[in-house]
Amino acid sequence: MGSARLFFTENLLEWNKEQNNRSMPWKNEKDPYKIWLSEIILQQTRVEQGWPYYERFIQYYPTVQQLAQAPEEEVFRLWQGLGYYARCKNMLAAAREITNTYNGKFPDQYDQIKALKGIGPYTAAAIASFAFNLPHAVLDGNVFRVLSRFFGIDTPIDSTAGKKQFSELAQALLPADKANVYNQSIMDFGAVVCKPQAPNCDDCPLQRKCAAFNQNLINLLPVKTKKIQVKKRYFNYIILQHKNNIYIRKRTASDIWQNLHEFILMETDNATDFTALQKDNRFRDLLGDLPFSIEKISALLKQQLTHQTIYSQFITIKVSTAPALHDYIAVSQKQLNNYAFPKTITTYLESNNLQLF
DNA sequence: AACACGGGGGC
DNA sequence: GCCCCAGTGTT
Repeated sequence: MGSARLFFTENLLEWNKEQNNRSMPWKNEKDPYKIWLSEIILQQTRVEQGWPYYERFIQYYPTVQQLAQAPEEEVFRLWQGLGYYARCKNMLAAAREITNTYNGKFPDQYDQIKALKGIGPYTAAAIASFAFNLPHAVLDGNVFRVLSRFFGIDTPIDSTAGKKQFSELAQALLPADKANVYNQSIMDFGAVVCKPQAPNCDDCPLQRKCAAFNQNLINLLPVKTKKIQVKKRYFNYIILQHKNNIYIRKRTASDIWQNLHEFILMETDNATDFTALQKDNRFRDLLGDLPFSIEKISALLKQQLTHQTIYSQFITIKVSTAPALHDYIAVSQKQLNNYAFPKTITTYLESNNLQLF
């Protein structure tokens, strides 16, 4: 076992030195703020998807103080479309914590870093090692996969036992004085060579001692047990217009798209049409006896997410008398650009920009 | 321990 | 369709 471990780390570092051509804006970055920003953006997010967001954030907020001073809605606008919006909320809270508690100087101890909002064990280890070369091994999807395959470990990576086992192994393998380059190496290796599907085993420098390769288990490792349930939801959006204004509100429930904005929502258990919707109490409560005109009814649009399939329909309605809506605010079309919306809504807005009014 | 949280790309 | 992505917070 000891020799396998030595073989693993030595050949991994050798691969990094000789064959790793992966280039990214935050690689070899030493500013903990920029490293942190990249790590938050990249949580459960592909590098290509997060890349332009990283560039934009750095451009808008070159320092943590500047991010901390930014208005929340502006930060959400920059995050719009990236998903997992709690990351954005937590990021801003952490920036303000760093500015207030640490005087704007990013903390340089693992425990302090991990205590910040939105920073868990992975991100804390990444920042600690990349910025400060502290000996904390990263454990992300790449590391789970590489270790599981090379060492032939079939403990489910989404179990408590698996997390503990892989975490201890990752830490034991880490060359304490090379945490920075080693952590970078193992993640790049997982992304470039030991990929989830169709890994490049032919060109793999670890192949000779790889348990999964030698036992033909490449496609069976790592093991995951949990399967996700995808539920269907039906969002009927009323785009209510009065003069030059549209009514929107911020989503506050602990549900998808928390802190993003939306039009007047009437969610139903099944697909419905406007005739049926008009009989809904929520619609009656909305306008009372006010006269209205139907301007446009969209097709049923589908958005596939990890945990749910969302079917949405947009119904544009005009009224000449302002309705009294407590939860919603009236904004002009121009002002819509000041608010962050989920992808379903921005896609609809972009494709109907000229027809909205 | 289980679940929720977005959006997109590869196959 | 299903899996995965530089995971974390809540229940």
